[in-house]
Amino acid sequence: MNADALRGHMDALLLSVLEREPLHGYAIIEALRERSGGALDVPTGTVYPALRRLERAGLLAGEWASDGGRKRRTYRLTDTGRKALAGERSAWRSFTTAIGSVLDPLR
Amino acid sequence: MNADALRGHMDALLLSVLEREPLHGYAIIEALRERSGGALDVPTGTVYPALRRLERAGLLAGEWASDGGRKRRTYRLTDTGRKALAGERSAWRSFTTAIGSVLDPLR
DNA sequence: GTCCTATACGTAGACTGCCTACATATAGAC
DNA sequence: GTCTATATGTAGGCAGTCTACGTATAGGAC
Repeated sequence: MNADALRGHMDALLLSVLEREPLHGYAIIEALRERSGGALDVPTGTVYPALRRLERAGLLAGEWASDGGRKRRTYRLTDTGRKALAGERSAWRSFTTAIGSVLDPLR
Repeated sequence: MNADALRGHMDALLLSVLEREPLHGYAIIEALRERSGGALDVPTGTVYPALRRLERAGLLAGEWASDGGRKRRTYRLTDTGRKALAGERSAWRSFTTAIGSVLDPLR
C-alpha cells in the first residue's frame, strides 16, 4: 500500500473504526489491519498524531484508562465526529467515482 | 474534491488520460475535468511539475510542438509508462478495496 | 532471573508533493 | 485595444505522513 495514497483518507478510516465502539490507539491499528485483510498496516507515528488532531478538532473524545499497569487512551466518536464520518463516507464515494471514471472509462 | 485526497493518485490519472493519445498539459487538465464530469479540476501548478517528474522518471516522453505561434509540450506514454499504468490500476483496485472494507464493512 | 515479544503511547525531524499565487505569451473575438 | 481562452511554467509554503527513536509494562520462554 503506497503510503501517500492514504493521505486525506486517514480521518475517514479512524472515524470509521471508532463508529461501533471506543478503542485505544493500538487497538485501532489492529482493527484497521484486520478489517482490511492485512492491507492497511498504519505506523504508530501516523495514528497517534492523527488521533490527537481529531481530538483537538472535536471529532473524537479521548480518555485515559488503566488495564493493570498499562495506560491506554481510549477514543470515542463525538456527535460532531459522527456527522463528519457521514461526510467522509460521502466524499469517499465521490472520490472513487471521479478517479474511477478516469482510470476505468466506459468502453 | 479535497485536494489531499488526490495525493498519490495523480500519476495514475495522468498516465491514464495519456493512454489513448498523446496530449499537452492544458489538454490533459481539460480531459481530466471532462472525464470526471467536472469533479476533477486540477490546477496547473500541480499538473506541469507532475508531468516533468513523470518524464524524468521515464514514464512519459515530452516533445515541443507548435500550433501557429503557440508552443505546446506534448507528452506520450513510453513503454515503461504503459507498464506503470497497469501497476497503478492494480494498486487503485487494492486501495479502494482496502479503504472500502473499513469504511463500508459488510453488515 | 534474564531475554524476548507483544502491548501501549508518544515525539523529532525529514520528506514529498500538492497548492496558491504569480509571471509570461499568443490567438481570436468583439 | 481589450478581454478571454489557450498554454506553460516557477517560487514558496504547507500539511500530513513516514522513519526512527525513546519509554514502559506484562508475560512467557529458557
